[in-house]
Amino acid sequence: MESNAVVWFRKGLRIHDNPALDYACRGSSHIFPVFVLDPRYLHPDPSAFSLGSARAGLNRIRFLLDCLLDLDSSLRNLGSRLLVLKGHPEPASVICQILKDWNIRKLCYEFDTEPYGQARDRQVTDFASQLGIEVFSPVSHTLFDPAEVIKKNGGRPPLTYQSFVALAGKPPDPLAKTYSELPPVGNVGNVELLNIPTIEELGYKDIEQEEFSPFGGGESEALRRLKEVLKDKEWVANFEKPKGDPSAFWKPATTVLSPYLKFGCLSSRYFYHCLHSVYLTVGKHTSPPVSLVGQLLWREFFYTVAFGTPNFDQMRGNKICKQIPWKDDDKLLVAWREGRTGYPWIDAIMIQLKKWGWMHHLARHSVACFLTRGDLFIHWEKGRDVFERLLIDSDWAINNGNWLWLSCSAFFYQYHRIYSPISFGRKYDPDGKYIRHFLPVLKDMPNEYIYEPWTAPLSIQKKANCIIGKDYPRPVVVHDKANKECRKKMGEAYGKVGSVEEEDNVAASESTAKQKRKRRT
DNA sequence: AACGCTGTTGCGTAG
DNA sequence: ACTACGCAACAGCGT
Repeated sequence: MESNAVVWFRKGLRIHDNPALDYACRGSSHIFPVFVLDPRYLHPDPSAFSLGSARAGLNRIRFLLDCLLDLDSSLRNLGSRLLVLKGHPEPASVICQILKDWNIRKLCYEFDTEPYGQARDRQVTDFASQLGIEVFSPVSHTLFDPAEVIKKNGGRPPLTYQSFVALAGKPPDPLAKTYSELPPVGNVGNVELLNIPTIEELGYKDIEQEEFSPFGGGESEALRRLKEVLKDKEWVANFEKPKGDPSAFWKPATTVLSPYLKFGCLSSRYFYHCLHSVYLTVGKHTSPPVSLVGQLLWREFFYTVAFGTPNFDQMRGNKICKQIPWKDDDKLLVAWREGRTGYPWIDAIMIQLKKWGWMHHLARHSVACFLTRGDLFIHWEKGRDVFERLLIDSDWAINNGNWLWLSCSAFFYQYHRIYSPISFGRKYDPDGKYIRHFLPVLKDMPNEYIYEPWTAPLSIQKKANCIIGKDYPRPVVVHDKANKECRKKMGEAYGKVGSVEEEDNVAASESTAKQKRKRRT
């Protein structure tokens, strides 16, 4: 008797530790491993501010295509294949169609906590239940089920990392199952199957950019990279996130496993399990929040808060987000986005983002602080949009969580601690190797001036072939002045006195304090 | 209700 | 290279 199952891949682009795949195989005569290409994610959008689609920059599109090629190849090694479908008019309706066309009994896919995924999956589950099709959607993207953690906490997400860790406990083990063969693919009938497209086939032609992300996608690459990381047990055991060097780029100071976790090429449960095995073989190791396991728990923390907080990705209507009157200034925003702020450290990071789709965590902090509370006082949502598009690891919950953090809108509130766009980079890379690589226009600027080229005498600028104001921009703001103004505005937004001499502010802050008290009672 | 403690990753200076 | 301190001072949480 025929029993057909669909494995719907979205994230979770892997064979290992894949409960949806595992369940689909059980008792099924045929399985249909499906991926739906979403044109909005893939096809060129000329109106976007960078090369890419409406949703993603070219680096992430390329990364996704790598993932699909690798997944298809792994499935083929097991006697199956990836069925790539055209996502017209949208992915959910395509899935509904094949459930009927292929006489499906079981639909299996990994649970997705993002609002976009939730809405999409609701459509499909509603349809499937009308047809009496069994839907299996396990939580396997994260270590824990965000809904369960929230329930354990009395219905509200924990708002501090420590309380989250205390609540979370031990994550489940990864599935140990390996396959030698999968059930065969069933008859697809008249449904049109696509090849996994190349970048050129998608319509990206005459690409001028000369440097692309050095990180390739796919489960095989993820597992290779993981193995490489785990080989150096001392490094794993002694890892402390805040101590990493953000200017290291040929040999990054972190694992660069985030893009693989984002697409689910690497199972977070398997990663966690491997880290614990290393910890067992070494005597001493670092601990959360700074350790590698700690990093995985940060991911869980943000997933949980994001899942339990309405309007998590915006300021308005977001209960945990400080309401701050950010400035609207498109000129400054574009200068930041395009790496033209005149601060080489900031601009080099933004160029690395554009070219590589990845930069070190602390580099992200530098530019996020600069855009928001540090210098430009521009809305964190604008910066979030740029990261979301360009990062190969951009992840809805984590990206928004970190922008809330860095802008002192939630989780972190010490707005006097501002990253200097000059000295922060210099303490890691006094010779400016990082800047020279990503901003070659400054490659001959002497070390003395590489972080502040506008202070170089004209003779030096000429000798370095880089005239400030012509070949490289002057600073868009004066940091010493800008960061003082930002602190003042932050103070006002927090309902405190911005400066002592302004009586109005004192009165205003007292009245908001009163209102606060009133609201609480 | 007021207070102390804590918080992944600031800067500049002194020793 | 490393640590300690002043700077000026935040919110959340627990007592």
